[in-house]
Amino acid sequence: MVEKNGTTSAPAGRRVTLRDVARAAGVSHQTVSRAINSKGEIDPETQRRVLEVARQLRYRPSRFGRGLVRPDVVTIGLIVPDVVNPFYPEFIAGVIEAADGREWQVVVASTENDRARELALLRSLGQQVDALVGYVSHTDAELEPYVAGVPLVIVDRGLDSETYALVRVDTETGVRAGLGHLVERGHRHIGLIDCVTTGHPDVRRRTLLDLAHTHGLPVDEECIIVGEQSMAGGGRAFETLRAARPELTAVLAFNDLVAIGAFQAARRLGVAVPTECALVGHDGLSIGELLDPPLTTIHLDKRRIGELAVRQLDQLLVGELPRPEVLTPKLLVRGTT
Amino acid sequence: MVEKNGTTSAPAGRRVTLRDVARAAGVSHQTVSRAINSKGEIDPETQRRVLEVARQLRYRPSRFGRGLVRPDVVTIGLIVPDVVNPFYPEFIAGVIEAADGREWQVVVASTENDRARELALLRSLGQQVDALVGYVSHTDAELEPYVAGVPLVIVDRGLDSETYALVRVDTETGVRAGLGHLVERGHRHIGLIDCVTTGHPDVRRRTLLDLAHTHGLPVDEECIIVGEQSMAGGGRAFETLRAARPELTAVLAFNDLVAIGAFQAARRLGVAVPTECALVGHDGLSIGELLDPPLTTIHLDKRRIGELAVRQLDQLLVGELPRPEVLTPKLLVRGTT
DNA sequence: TTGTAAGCGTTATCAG
DNA sequence: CTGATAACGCTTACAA
Repeated sequence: MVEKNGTTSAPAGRRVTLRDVARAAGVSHQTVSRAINSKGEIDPETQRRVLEVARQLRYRPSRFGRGLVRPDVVTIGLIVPDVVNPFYPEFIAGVIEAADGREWQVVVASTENDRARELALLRSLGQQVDALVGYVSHTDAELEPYVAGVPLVIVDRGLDSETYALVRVDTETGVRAGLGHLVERGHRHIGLIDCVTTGHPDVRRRTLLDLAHTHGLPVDEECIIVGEQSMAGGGRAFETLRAARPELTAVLAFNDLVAIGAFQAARRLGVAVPTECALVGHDGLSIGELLDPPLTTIHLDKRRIGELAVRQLDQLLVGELPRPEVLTPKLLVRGTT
Repeated sequence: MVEKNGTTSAPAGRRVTLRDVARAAGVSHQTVSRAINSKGEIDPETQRRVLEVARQLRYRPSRFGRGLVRPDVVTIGLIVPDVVNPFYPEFIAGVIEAADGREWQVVVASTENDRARELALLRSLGQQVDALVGYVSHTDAELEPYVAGVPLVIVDRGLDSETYALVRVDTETGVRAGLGHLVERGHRHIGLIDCVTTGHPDVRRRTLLDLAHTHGLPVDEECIIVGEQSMAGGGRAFETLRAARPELTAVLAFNDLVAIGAFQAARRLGVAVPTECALVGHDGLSIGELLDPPLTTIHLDKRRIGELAVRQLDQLLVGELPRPEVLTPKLLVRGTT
């Protein structure tokens, strides 16, 4: 009963194919296909036997062979700067959920905040998927040679695009709401911890300066400090800012991570939040609720961004360039103002 | 110069193939292949022309066609219960990083803590990838029909396996360290907020009871409460526990999320942490640092779990069932004890 | 019910 | 440098 070693059972290094199974089972490869896919039209006994042989041979259908014949499974590549930064998991979840509803698959890749890696991923992933979605920092011109013809949805890049689909975030409106709220509460000496970003105009800075101008607030360049985009960076920036401008009664942070760093620095410095200094973050991360008092923040629906990005793909995949989707953050007043 | 519509330029619904480009460019499909892949062996001028035609026709190589001929790109499917739960992003990052080092791709999918979905994903994803890695709650027997022959690494399931590769977590040792620490600090009335888990023995409960027995601590069943595995659940459980057993001076929580909920409940109840009641979490989430005082916890290197899972695949993919990898958590004393 | 033939889109081989 | 021709592993007709 045992075949001569290597003849019909174990093909050398090659993977086991339908034909290998067919040979071993003494049927045509077509019959094996029927058995594997339970296509009816097959004798139950034959099917049982074939399946048994397939199992013994550890046969696994090739996704490539299948995909060639019936290319149904859409796969999208998702590129984020960092999987661990609490901003992105929610976004990723939104994408995965929306994709799942369409029975699409999502390949996730991280640039680790490395712009060169971003381009490399765009190219390599682009070859393996039907479309790309990503937080991308480069300009259209820079992207072109790497993205080539791959459908791409760019998320929250501060620039418009003629070539790629976009999900935009109306940061200015959000920031305006946050600052307006501070002004309403009577704050005049307002500071900003900003961060450098690629492919983004200085929305927070511009909005603050503009608002200061409108309301005649005593805000000058020294009230704005540029720090590293992290909790530690936020802490350092807050200390510096506080030393330079002790009269500030409120600070807007680039995002919640930075704000949390600032919050902790304030505690270290003995600065009471919000009484001595109010604090407003940006992004609406749920971890902001862990502070005491919880962080007031300009909240962005990150999950929805992911959904919208996938929705953009619906059109992109049939060859149409959709109009940008725009999301507007909402002020979420918690306890630090 | 413009071709008759539909003849050589825009093929009906079909995707544009190498041959379409070849026809339009007046060369053989093989020449197009060379042009696309910059294989040398081609006249620069011809290449330029072909590439131009390809661009116009919006030609994109098929990953299936390619994969068939040179099946190099390994793709692994990663199944997690929840992308947003702060435990998993770190694990995912570990997997992605390790995979990236091997130039593998990672398809991420979420069961949303739904056991039926877990099985469905195992089957559907399994058909599209070379191997699976996942937090999986079912037994081997339950998995068998869904996983079939797909190489699978099961992470932190409390059961052994003869069939699948494992990354185990030595929870007992971790819990023992956490409880031992409490005992050392003189705590005798120790409570536990436990949670129900599938495919897992009650490690925390058993370890606490065992330790209580050894040290003669006054710990009985009423000191152990089973709550929902979430911050809210942790909060409710703490309140109930506190009401039932006000004499408890320390509580071990199922994990950090639960611990944080308990921490906040304590604050609401006016119970001082750690002076009136010490608190130990589990998992070592970085958000535990945001509490004031920061959360003492039994820390698990989640990123490393991801790396180890991928390492298991190295052997699994060449047909060998590797020995389980075991990871031991380490006590991380911060401020709540 | 089963087998045969053709084709999916690509790359590799080998002549020209 | 270029072009036939033959795989790759699978499924869908269609014939037996």
